[in-house]
Amino acid sequence: MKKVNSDVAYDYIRKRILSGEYPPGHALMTEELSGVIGVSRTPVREALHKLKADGLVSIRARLGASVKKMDVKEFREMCDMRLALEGHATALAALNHSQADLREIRFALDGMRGLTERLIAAEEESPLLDELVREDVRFHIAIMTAAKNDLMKGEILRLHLVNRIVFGPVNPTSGVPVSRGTKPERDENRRRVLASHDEIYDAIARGDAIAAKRAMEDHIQDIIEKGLRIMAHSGAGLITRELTDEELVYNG
Amino acid sequence: MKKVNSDVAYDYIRKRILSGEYPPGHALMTEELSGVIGVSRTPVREALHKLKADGLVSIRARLGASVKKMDVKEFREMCDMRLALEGHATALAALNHSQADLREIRFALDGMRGLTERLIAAEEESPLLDELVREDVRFHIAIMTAAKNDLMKGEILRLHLVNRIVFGPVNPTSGVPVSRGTKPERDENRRRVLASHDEIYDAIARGDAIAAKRAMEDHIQDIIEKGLRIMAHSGAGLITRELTDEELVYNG
DNA sequence: GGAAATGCACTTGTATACAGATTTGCAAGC
DNA sequence: GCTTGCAAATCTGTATACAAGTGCATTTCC
Repeated sequence: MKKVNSDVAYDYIRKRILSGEYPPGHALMTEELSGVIGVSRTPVREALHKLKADGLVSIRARLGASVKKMDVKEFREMCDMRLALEGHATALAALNHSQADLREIRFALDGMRGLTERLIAAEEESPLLDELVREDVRFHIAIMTAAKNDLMKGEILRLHLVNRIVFGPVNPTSGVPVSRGTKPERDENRRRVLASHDEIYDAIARGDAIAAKRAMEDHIQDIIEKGLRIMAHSGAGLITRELTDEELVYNG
Repeated sequence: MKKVNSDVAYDYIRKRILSGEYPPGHALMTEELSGVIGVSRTPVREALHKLKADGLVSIRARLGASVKKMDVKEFREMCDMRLALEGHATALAALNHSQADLREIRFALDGMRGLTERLIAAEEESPLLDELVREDVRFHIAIMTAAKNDLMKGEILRLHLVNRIVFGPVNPTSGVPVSRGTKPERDENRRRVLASHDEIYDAIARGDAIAAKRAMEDHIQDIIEKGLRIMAHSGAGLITRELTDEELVYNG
C-alpha cells in the first residue's frame, strides 16, 4: 500500500498532538499546516477529518479544527466504554490465547517488573520511564492481541490514544507523560499497577475469564481515578465546556 | 449548524447504502457520484471518507471506494464488540435510568407487543413490519439513552447500522429487511424477541444491572445467530465458503 | 462613553485542472 | 489457446483558484 500525501499530513499532525506540541484547544489551520508539512490544503483537510474520526481533533463547520479538549463528562464516558471493551477483551484473551500470546504477555510483564524495581530504587527516573510506559503499552496490546478480535483491539487502542490527551503534558521526544506527585506516591502507584498486571496475567494464564475480566476492570478503574485526579488538578482548559455538535441520524 | 455540500453527499450515499440500492461491493466513484448528487468531487470524497469511518464503506488508496462487504470473521468480531458495549450499557441503564427513560422504553415495548400480535394474526405483513422495526430500534435507543453515556450510545448505534448491511436486502422505501423463513418460523422468532425485550425491561425497571446485562447479552446472541444464518444462506459474495453448523453457533 | 453597524482580513468549503496510477482492450509472441 | 506487452481510457490524489462565511476592528450613531 503506497503512502499518499494525506497519510504524511496525518502522521505529522497526529504525532504532534500526542507529543503535546499541539496542546488541547490548539487551532489547526489548513493553510498553515500545508505550508509546514509541504503538501497542499486538500490532503491536510483529509488528515484532519481522519483525526476527528480518531477522536483527537474536533471540527466545526466553517470554524476550523482544533486539538480535542476533553471535559470530565466525556472523559468518564470514554473510560466507561474502555472498561466495557477492555474487560470483555480480557475475558476473551483468557479463553482464546495461544501459548505464544501468553509468552508475549509475560515478557511485557517481566519487563515492567524489572523496570519498576529499578525505578523505585533509582533517584533519577527519566530514562527508565519511557521504557516502562512502552512495556505497559506492550502488555495491554499483547492481551488485546490474545483476545483474537482485531476490531475490538483497534477500538481499544484508539481509546488508549485519546486517553493520552488527558494525561498530558508529555515528554516531547518520547511522548511519555511527565511524572506527578511525590516519589513515595509514585512508587506506591507503580507497585499497585504491577500487582494488577500480575493478577490479570495469572487469570488469563489459567483461563479464568471471569477473574481476568474483573481484574482488568479494577485496573482500569484505577487508571480512571488517576485521570480524574489529574483533570481536577491541572485544569488548564481541560474542564471547560466542550460541544460536540455531531448529530448523526440513525435511520435510513 | 449549516449544512455543507459534503453533508449532502454523505446523506445521499449513506441512505442508498442502507436501503440496499448500493449493495455490498458496489463501486462508489467520485466523478459519477458528483454528477448525480450535483456537487463537485471534493465533497463527495470527503463524504466517502466519513462513511469509511462509519464502517459502511471501504477505501483502498488509488483503487477507489466501494460499499463494505463483510465476511464472517468481521461480522463475528463486530457482534462481539456490540455484545460487550450493549451489555454494559444495559447494565448502566438499570442503574442510571430516570422515570422518563423507563417510560420511553415501555412505550416502545408496548408498541412492539401490539404490532407483534397483529403481525402474527395477519396474513399480509408489509405495512406493519416497518412499524415493528421502528419500535424495535426505538426500544434499543431508549435503553442506550437511559444508560447516560452518549459516547457509548453513538458507538452502539453505529454498530447497529453496519449490522444492517448483513441483514440486507431491505425494502427500498422503508429500509426494513425483507422477511425470511416460513410464517410459523417468523412468528416464533417474533415471540422470542418480544419475550427477550420483556425480560430486559423488567430487569432495568427493578434496577437489576446484572440480570439486565445478561438478558441483553442473550438477546444479542440471538440476533447474532440470525445474522450468521442469513450470511450462510444469502452468500452473494459475503462469505467465501459454506458454514458448518458448529460455526453457526456463536460463542465469542 | 457605549452599543450597533460596517468593512476588512482571514479561513473554510468547493470547483476544477492536472499528474500519476491502475485497469482494460487489443495485438503479438510462445 | 494462453500469456505477455503496450497503449488508451479512466479514475484517484493533489494543487490551486475562487466564493462564501466568520470574527475583529474600526467607525458611526445615540
